[in-house]
Amino acid sequence: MDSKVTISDVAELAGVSKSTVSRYLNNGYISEEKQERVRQAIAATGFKSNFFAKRLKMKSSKLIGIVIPRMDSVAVGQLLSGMNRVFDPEGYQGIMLVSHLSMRRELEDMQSLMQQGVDGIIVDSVGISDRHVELAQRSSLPIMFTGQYHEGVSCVRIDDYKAGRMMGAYLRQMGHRHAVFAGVTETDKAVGIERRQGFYDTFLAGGDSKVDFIETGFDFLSAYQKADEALGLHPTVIVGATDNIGLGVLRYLHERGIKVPEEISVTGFGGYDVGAVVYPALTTIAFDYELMGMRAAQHMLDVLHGLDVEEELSVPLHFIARESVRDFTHAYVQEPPQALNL
Amino acid sequence: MDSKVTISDVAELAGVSKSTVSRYLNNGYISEEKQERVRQAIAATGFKSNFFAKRLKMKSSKLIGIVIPRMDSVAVGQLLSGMNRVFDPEGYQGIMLVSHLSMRRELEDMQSLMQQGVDGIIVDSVGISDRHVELAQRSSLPIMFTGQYHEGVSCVRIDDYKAGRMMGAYLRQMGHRHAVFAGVTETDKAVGIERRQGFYDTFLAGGDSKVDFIETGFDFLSAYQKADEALGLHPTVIVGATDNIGLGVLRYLHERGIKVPEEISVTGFGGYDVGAVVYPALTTIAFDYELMGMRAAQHMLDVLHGLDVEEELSVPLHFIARESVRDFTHAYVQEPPQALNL
DNA sequence: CTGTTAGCGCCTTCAG
DNA sequence: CTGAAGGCGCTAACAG
Repeated sequence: MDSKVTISDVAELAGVSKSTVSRYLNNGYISEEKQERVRQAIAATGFKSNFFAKRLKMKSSKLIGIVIPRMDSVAVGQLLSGMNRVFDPEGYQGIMLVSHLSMRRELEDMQSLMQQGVDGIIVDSVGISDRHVELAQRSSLPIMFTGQYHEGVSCVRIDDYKAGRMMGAYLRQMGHRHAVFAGVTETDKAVGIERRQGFYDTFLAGGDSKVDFIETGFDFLSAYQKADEALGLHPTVIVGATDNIGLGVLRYLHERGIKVPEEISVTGFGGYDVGAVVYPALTTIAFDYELMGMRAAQHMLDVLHGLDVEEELSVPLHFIARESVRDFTHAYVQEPPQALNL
Repeated sequence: MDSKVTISDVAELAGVSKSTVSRYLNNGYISEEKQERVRQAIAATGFKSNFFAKRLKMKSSKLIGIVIPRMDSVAVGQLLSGMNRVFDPEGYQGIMLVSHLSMRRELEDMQSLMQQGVDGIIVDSVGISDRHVELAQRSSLPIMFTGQYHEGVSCVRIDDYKAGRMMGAYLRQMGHRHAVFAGVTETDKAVGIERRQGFYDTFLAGGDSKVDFIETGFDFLSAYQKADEALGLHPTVIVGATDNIGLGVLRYLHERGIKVPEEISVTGFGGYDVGAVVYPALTTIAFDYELMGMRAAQHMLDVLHGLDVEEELSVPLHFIARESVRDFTHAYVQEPPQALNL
């Protein structure tokens, strides 16, 4: 089963011309009879059409370049899963490059993909810079971004600012007035800036409250290590910028024997399933990354098919109130653990 | 910056022949002077060599096909991350297809990849069937498998049987004599059969112990739902076939107010980080999926470079004793929670 | 409906 | 060291 069988071999064996075989492979327009002869010849030779030769002629490669910041993230996994869900039935395939959270690599990856003859590129960006915009606008092929937002380019966004606002409003409403926001650096615009700003804007709105900030990484180990520092500020609630951060904090509090939410409350962002299995289950705002992936992919397909589409899409947010936040507006009663709430 | 600039445009602008430009792009053999002219022409035109045209001529595509069972799994993420870590610096790229845990799709994906002109294929298989072996052996390009093991094909395996044995031995040694093994169906040979068999073989070795089996899915929701049934069997320990299963059980026990490990013990397999942040932290056996990915990728590269390599590789197991198992061999003392143990 | 004729963009002998 | 010529495998007009 060498891959040396070409369309000519098949043609010869079937006693027809190359074009006829080609027609058989693509559109119809062949007599039943020859169709059968070609079918047999193909079966006999084990012919496989050469992908590269085909793509050289045709405009479309059915390949979508995807650049992601890292591989080992639940969010990225879900995102890719969503994309795959819509690309796959349409016969499109993703070819992916990892930027390792580096903006420079991200740009390089985009360029590399452009040379690679993909039909379009989706970038799950860590931050859309002017270079990104320039590249996207100058490029002849469709490029879109997920996760982050920037004027002038197509993106499917999560409204991180709004998510921050939701959490701020909820916590205020529960009677909290002093929070520690445990977040990541500002290089991640969506998480580091918008999510945080949204939180500040509503939580601080009354003029009677206060937020302290502590910087951590994205993993829960680093959050775990910073938890003590956060605790030293004596807030009523520690707001993790991601679920992992909330989880790391929760673990630390457990080790210190500090009861959540009785003594202190904790929240996260993301809606990871694991937030539901820890105790207390983590109150969070869920992002539907899978849906985001589907939207991005569908949008890409629409553009490729020449449909008119809007530039900016956004996916809904789901607030998930679980057990990790204390309600100060009522006398506190120890509630029994609720059932699993994914 | 249209992608219409070809090698001829560059040649014309530089006042040389196409071949000279081609030489510039590949091996050397050009005078300093022309080299410079070509360089400038390329910069001026923004020329990008056409991937498909190039691959049509050359034998290697620098593309490795990767088929995975699903996208949204931590293990798969780590595996891919490991592969990427070795492929990337060598200029290789992965193009991946998802089988959605279906063996039929897995086979289809492999064939599809073969037509696609990839240099090699790595399959993170759900189970290596005779069809797999046949395909692999008949194929002209290197194919290797991860996660599962089968004679006659290259694989990087995790010794699931041994992992099962380790857990069985540990639990026996801790004085447990009645376990419930909460596992998945036998369609996943590694997890569903080998891991379980290994456990049975050592745990049951003394003739004085007993194991009951309960079937669950891979997600912790389904484990959570089956936990009650497991509990009804009154074991001293529930052994989850994966960490997710252990986690789901842990959550259920928490809701019922049943203390772990005081009243019952729980374990998992996999070594997911989240197992360390729940309380009690989950005792487990860690598989280094990232290393497995690296090994597989390196092996693939070696084969591609014509090096002699062994057919079968395996990655080490790490036993992680944490807090979720009770030691019956000593009088039980409530231990304070330990520090985070990843 | 089908064979013939041209390339797609690049690499690679082969003479110079 | 360099240009000309041929072809990788396939598709797409073009005449029949």
